[in-house]
Amino acid sequence: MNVYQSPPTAHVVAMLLYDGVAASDVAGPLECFGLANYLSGRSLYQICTFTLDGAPVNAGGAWLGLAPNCSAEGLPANLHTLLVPGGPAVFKISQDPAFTRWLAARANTVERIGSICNGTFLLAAAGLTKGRRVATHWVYANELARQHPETDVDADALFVQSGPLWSSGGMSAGMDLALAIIEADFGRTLAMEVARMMVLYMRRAGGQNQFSVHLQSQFADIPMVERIRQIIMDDPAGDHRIETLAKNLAMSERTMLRLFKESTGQTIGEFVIGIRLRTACTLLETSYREVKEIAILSGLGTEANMRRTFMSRLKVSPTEYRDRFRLETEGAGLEHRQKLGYDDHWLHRYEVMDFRKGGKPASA
DNA sequence: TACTTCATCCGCCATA
DNA sequence: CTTATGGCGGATGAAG
Repeated sequence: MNVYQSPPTAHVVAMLLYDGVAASDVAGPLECFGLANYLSGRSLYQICTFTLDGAPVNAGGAWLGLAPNCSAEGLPANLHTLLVPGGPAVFKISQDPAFTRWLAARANTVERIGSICNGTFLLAAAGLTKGRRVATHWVYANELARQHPETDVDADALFVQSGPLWSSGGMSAGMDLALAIIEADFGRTLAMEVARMMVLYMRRAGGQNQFSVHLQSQFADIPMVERIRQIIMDDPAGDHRIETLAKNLAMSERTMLRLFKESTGQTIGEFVIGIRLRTACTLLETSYREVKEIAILSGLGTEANMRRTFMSRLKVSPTEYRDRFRLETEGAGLEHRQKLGYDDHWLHRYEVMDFRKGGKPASA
């Protein structure tokens, strides 16, 4: 099969697939490269996916099959960038000597190697991260540092470049990594165009609204509406009354309101509450802080107000929300998961997503 | 729960 | 004349 029909100037980018890979780690970054081609109208990147033996695999919990373009032997000699995604199966695969040996050898023959999320564990297992600074999903940062003391783990970074080695944080940070690579290869303008397309897409999907610092700075000088969004997302608990917002942006309230509504279909007030609500949800899920404290931190102000907002928007009280989350993640399913050999954190993540999507409606 | 107070936001219209 | 701006006032609904 001939996957590589672009001009010889194009960078060949290959994404490794394996059974139990995280689908978004694979698709997100590749979409970025694909958009770079599309938006530039040129074949800047030749994109391909491969498995070691060329056979199809299942992603994540086996609800999505992935068919690679080729096997490891089928990869072109001029492979430029090798990408290694994460997934629930990472910890199993990193024990496989055949795999790590292959990875260590192949890494020597490429210009650039990148990892997404806990895919960094695979690079580490192949001995590629020794003496280098790397990023990984924040959940795994400590574990990575423990297993590989000679690797410098940055728990906060969205992505880190250390020579030819690029690594990125959790899932969506893989797209930030791809954007950074595009920027390094073909300039900031193109990377920004790709980012804008991706942002639109992510917003529509209603996914998490966490934008990287990287992106924020790039958008800062584009449209007024983006700036308003970022001011609010930077500090959900800040003073974002119309009056102060308008004053800070040096424009009239009326125009600011109208502009925002016209281009987003949402009023500024709605947007502020939406961000605060999401902030509160995240804090409930990821911390043991008291509801009262979370109310303050999220910008919802008081416990009563937070409760009111939760009831009207989510049909669940803050404590109920937290209880359900804990139940789903610490409940009886644990033994079952361990039997399957999956890492807890991964199922934890999947269940968070299931919960948000499915969320049985509350009874009053 | 009922009540007061206040921010939001949109239609309307004058203005640039 | 068209278009974008922005001030005003009141309906609405949220906060306390």
